[in-house]
Amino acid sequence: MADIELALLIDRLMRRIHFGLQEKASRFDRENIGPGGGIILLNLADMECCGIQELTNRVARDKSQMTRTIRSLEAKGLVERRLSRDDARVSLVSVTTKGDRVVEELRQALAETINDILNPMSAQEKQDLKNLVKRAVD
Amino acid sequence: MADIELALLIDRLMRRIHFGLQEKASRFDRENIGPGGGIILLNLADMECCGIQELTNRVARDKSQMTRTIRSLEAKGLVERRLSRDDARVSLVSVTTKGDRVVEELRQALAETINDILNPMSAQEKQDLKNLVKRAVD
DNA sequence: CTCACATAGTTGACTTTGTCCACATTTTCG
DNA sequence: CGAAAATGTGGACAAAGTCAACTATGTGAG
Repeated sequence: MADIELALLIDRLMRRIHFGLQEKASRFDRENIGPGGGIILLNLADMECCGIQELTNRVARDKSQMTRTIRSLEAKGLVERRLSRDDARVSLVSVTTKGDRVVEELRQALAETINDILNPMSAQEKQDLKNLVKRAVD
Repeated sequence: MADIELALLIDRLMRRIHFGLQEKASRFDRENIGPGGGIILLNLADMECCGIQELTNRVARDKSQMTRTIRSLEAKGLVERRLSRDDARVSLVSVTTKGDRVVEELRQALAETINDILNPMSAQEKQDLKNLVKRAVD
């Protein structure tokens, strides 16, 4: 029987990151994309360009949610979509240059937040943590 | 500048746990407390008995949210509250015996979920991960 | 003691997310 | 070809988060 505690800890850590970002939101979220839009945009920036389904799997959210979030980001000019040639069902989404600027600000704010929270940890510990979490979601 | 990636990974991991639990929900959530009630109940079980504020800090949620969640759990007979003697402002919340049974089922379901997700990791890695996350939220 | 101030908890109104289900449109593959 | 599966959209509703006001109680300086 495995470890319940880890789940509770992860939840707490996630919420703490969330709160940390909220406090900084007024400083960086000028496009008003909110936490929901932010996480999508950051993931999208990492993936360069991908279909909505692929993105949905990655961030583990509902696909109808994703449709709406993407549309909202598109309306703000932060992402753009074009139809795939290989498969007429998928629309490929990518971050625009305007979106890139927002991504940079998001990264900045998130980095500060993470830094604050992980402050007491050594660089090695942070690295280990990241590697283990990465392995957990591989 | 610290590591953005960790935040995205944690988010993914959290969501994956969430989805894993959702799938099992019909099997264990007979009281219909949902994920929100579940996380509170589990944390409360760990803390034995505590004021709402203390619980709120621990799970890093809004206190108004907490009021409502506690009330809903109380209505289902899973938790009970009594006024503190030391401080007439705080109401101490604790899990009832009926609540304990639900906690056990929750633990079971969560354990399975975590197990599934962390399946490819060794026992040592799991332990390390837990310790590091614990240290991050300490 | 008392008066300003902080803390615990509650409530209301509102926004954002999540969930579920049905649907149109491709694609895949036997 | 035709059944089944996959991509994305839309609607309706439920759950969760946010924010500000408010009551009641504790605290501490003067």
